[in-house]
Amino acid sequence: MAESANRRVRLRDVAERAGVSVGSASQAFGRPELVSDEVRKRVLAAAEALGYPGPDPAARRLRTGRAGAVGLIFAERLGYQFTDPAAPAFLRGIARGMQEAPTGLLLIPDSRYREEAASAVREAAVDGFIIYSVPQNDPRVEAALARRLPVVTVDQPRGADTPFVGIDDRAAARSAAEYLHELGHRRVAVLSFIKALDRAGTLELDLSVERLEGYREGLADAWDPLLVRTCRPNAPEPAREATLELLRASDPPTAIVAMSDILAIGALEAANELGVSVPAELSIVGFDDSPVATLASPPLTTVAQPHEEKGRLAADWLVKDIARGAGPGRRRRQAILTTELVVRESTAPPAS
Amino acid sequence: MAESANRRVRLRDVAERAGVSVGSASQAFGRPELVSDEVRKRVLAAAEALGYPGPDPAARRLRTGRAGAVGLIFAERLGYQFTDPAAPAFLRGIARGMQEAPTGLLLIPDSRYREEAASAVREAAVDGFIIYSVPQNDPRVEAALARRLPVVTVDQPRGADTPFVGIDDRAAARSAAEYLHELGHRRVAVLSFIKALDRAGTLELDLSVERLEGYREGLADAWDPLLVRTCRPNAPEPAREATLELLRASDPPTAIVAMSDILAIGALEAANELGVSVPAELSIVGFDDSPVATLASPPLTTVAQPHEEKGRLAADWLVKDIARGAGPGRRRRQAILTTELVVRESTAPPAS
DNA sequence: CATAGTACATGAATCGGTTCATCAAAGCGT
DNA sequence: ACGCTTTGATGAACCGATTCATGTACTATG
Repeated sequence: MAESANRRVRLRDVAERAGVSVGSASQAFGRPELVSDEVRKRVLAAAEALGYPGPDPAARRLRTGRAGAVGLIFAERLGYQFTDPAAPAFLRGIARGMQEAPTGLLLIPDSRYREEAASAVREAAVDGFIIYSVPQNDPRVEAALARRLPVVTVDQPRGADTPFVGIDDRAAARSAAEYLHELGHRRVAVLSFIKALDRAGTLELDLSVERLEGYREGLADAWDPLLVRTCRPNAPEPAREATLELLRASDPPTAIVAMSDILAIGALEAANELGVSVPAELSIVGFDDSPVATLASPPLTTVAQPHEEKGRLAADWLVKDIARGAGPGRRRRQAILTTELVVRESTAPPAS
Repeated sequence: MAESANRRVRLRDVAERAGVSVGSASQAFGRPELVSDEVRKRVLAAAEALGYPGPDPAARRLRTGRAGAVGLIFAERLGYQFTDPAAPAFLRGIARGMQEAPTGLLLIPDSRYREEAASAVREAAVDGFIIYSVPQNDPRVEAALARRLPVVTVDQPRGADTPFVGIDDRAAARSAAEYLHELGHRRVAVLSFIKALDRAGTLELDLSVERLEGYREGLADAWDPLLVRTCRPNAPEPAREATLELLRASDPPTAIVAMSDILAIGALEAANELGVSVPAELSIVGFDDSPVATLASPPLTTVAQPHEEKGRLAADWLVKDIARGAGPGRRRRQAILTTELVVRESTAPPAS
């Protein structure tokens, strides 16, 4: 097999060797039922002998106009994205949503430089995009839209004129805050992705703004902007530091709401470090209900959201739009999935 | 902008409208420095007016011969893959390894049917493959090799004639077993991915076989094939069930070694359920040192392996091979990364 | 035997760019 | 004015397949 080919083997070479036209050779691979057994056998043999790797995907794509893949545009730099415990569930959902269609998933490369990242979107060989939780002014969004391919947006940005899958972040956050309020907490700190009221104007509809707003509503009279701390990136460490500082203050909070379980874990670490017992002396509520929430000790009270379902639905819609013959999303579809406050053991009424 | 184009806009249309040749139009996009400001401006304006989405990636790829992406072939069906807490670290590593090269990562679609899965590999528009922990007889491996593109294999299959990144699974497993043995444990159960000595012949060099063999060596006189349990898939539940059964037996083990932290977590659940205290009455050792290991209570003693580094190195090698101008891996490179037994709080000497 | 029908092979057109050898025009020094 | 170098535009060749209208040979039918 494979007599050393120092030049690349093309379908034409195979056809020649098999003594048939390239047309027939192509059929032999692509639609075996259209050629005689005889020809097919000869072509396959010739391919084998020449070490032909099979029809070049790039050429096939050009001709057929189908890339056979969808692009995924992530919130953060790829490297960080995979520190988020919610990401796997989302990806799993996408994989399930694409079960039937034999479609690849292209993780679009990112870059420190925003314009470079946008180029990656422009140059991606895909049939459509899933935009996952991307800040609204990210140039990649515009780049994706400009491709005039089907697009589905998840979580963010809400503004984009595409089918949308997400949750009611404000209501979800509110439910967490209300719960603490009902338990009797009046000094509640917030671990946030963003600064309180950070240019609220420009960030309207931003997921973080919505959650913050939800916390404010839920906490009502107990809301105190001075107890809001910004934690970036979304990792335990910044949350740990913020919490240490909060707990060491003269009038420490009796409860903490965090915008992610990861932040909540960081808060938990800080509490352990200072010997503050949870939930007796400090209640903590997370967000996401990622797998770590159950594993933490104590298990975290948190706002559950259907990560996997988000992925599944987004993929499903996208695949269908692609099959239906492209064009950016037609009629405006939108799915707001339900969230639920899951009460575990990290919350209790404040020490009287 | 974008006067309704009911036909797809090609570069030719843009060139025409701008009053330049397609050659110049192409340059205007691809190498702006080769055309005058004047022309570039006209072309860009024409593109804008026509709603031109930019050069078609598929066409560009065909001509340039670069796909701008590498394919990732996963151990398991995509949907399951993302239940493995080690996967994110590995992906993170890949992302870091590809930092410099603006390269996408294509998750190759899988399928219930092995041949269909192999086709996906054949048709993937990529410049190379990373094969991640794939069983040795999987047809996708052969399909990838047949593409004659650069390939790097991680963990498995060891047999493939490509650059390889992995660990010494046998030694790593041995260290875990030896540790338990030294603590004095003599009845040690094993939670395995495969059946003991399952067709050892055909599965030589298999990761699971290696680990099992390592456990056997480390346990020495304490090795008991009857205490080996198969847990599939790699999830807490099967491990929980196996452990329940083990602990309820008349002569329960005093320790358990598991081939993954996930299985160890399942064992932990079972112990909790039966009120068996860990580590006082039962020691548990995991494998991977995934993030859940620290989170578990008690934190797991486990064999740490550098997931992220594996990804980083594999991506780095692959990117370089691609840059160097393809051809499957030349000289045989191999990196065996180091593992380390991390002792935490899930292990102790057996109750006397 | 004529006619229609079937089965299959052919090869040119096409997908949408990129590249490069040529050539024209402009700038420059003397 | 002349030769020489730069700068930039041109258009044809090419990347490697797929597809489809056309043609041929052979079979079935009446």
